[in-house]
Amino acid sequence: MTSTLQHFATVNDAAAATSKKLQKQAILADYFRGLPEDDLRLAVRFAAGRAFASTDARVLNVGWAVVGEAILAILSLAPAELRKLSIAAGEVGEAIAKVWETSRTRPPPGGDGLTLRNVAAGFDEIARLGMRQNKLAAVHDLFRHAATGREAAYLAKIIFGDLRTGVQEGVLQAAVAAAFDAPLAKIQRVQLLIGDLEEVAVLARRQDLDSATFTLFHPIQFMLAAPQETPADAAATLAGRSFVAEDKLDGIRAQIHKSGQGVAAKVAIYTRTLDRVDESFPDVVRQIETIAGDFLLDGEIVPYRDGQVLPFGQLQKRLGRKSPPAAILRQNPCAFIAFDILFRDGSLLMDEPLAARRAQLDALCGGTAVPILAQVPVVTESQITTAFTASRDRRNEGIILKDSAGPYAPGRRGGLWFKLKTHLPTLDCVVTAAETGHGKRRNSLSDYTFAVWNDEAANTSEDSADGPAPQSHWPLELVNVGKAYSGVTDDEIAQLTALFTEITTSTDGRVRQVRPQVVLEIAFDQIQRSDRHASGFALRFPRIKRIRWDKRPEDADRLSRVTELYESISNFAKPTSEPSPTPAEPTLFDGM
DNA sequence: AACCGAGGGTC
DNA sequence: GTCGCAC
DNA sequence: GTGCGACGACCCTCGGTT
Repeated sequence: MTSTLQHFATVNDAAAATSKKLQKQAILADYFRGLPEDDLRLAVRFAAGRAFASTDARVLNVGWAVVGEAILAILSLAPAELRKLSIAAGEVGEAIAKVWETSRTRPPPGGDGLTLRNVAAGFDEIARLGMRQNKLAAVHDLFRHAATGREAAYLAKIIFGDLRTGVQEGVLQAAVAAAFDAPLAKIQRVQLLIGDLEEVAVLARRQDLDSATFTLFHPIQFMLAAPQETPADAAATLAGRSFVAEDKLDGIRAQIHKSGQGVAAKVAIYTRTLDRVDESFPDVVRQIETIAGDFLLDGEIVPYRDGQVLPFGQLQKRLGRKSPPAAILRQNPCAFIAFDILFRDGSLLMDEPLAARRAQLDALCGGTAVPILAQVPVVTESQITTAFTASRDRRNEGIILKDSAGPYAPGRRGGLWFKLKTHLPTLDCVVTAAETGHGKRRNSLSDYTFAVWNDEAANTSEDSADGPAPQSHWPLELVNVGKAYSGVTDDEIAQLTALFTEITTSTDGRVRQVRPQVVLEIAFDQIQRSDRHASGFALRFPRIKRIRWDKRPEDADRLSRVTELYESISNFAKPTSEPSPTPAEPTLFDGM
């Protein structure tokens, strides 16, 4: 008996219906337990919202345009109608589910709906075909076989990679463990070794989890750091235990696997989402190939020239490039800075304490083309503060604190590693526009565009002297500097939604212009020059610190203050003005 | 040939 | 990356 | 502590339009 998409949909609907994780797990576990191997693979894969296994590099490469067209060819529905339904439902899948059986122009061929295998075969086809028309035909073919609204909904959800069932990796692992009576820790361990949860599920079903062994070129989840607000908080968290501090580099986290020598050398670079990016970084591949042996390193790829780490912006031109032209490679050189080693010449080192891994790293990379990030021991608040300010003075993002006795805990955030970032002062901004959200925010105005007063245009236009800026006078113009949603509670969103609805001056699609009235205190990490907003600046990681009900719009900040913050020492996003006069920082790297 | 928007990845 | 919410 | 969902700016690629 093969498993149907309808059954899959029913189970996932049940999981979505409860907010309790244990219940979600139990529902999925029951389902998984009843499936044969092939369907089990697909069920785990689709429940994770993936069309393909995580170690499968293929992608569907279809989006709203193609899926929408395919759906409109099946339903007697106007495009505008579909759009409206999607906004109301927060998602295409749920939008079409409601009208699927009543609006379709002809019944599904065969009438029995789809099996999981049909779906997988359809995805193979979509990925294989080039050209929009061909992909459209394959998508259409899949949807027209969907007999029920729930089937169609889940097809769309999987294609868009988002089931919205509140089930992600964590819940799935627990469900697999429960389904086949395996300890959760064992499931997690095996997934770490072999990569794909669907294969782990198959091994668990065969009661054969012990057969899994680590092999290179299967990326491992990254160990993450939990945020700390201040050195004092961090010191309290460490509670006298002995940690080491490293500079937090502003690049991209990278895991590098390497085997073989010379022409047989093989290098793979994985990012935090476990995607391969070797093609974008040929210079890093060459750098790694100079090191002998088989190994797995963890570290950061940074823009790098003459021993100096450059601002993150330099790196962005490299990201996503399939084959960077020579000019880009020359203008934006990159390098890998190592800070951990997880595997070396047949030995898995993840369970060794950091200090031992560090010794292995020194032995492998010391004195080579791969720099090793320096560590300093820290216990007290003042030691942490010293490390932090030293990092900031080197124009780095802050520090990472690591338990030197701790193992490498893949995917974990708490307990062993902490991060402390530099931050700039906050800005008080005036909201100029509000936007409706998506998904669970579909009924709120949850996204706010905000501005500061432009006191600079006034000055330059009517003042020729370059002495201190004269007192600016009203009316000043508001210029947008950014957008933010995060930082406000559900209650505050409800309150703001009501208010912005009242003071809307015009509406364009999901965006409403609003009368300048509400002042938000905005926190952020960095300021960049940008032409996205009228101010000429954009904020990195903007978040709403609080709503300043006590402030009037006139009390908000001026553009000149934004410019000042942009120029300030903590704003390391600013391009380096000079080809730095100081040579390589002596304390940033070890072993060179 | 130049431009634009969607999609997908980095932080 | 950020944050709030639910567990 | 942990997992999840809803969001920011930036930059790339790709396909369709002008």
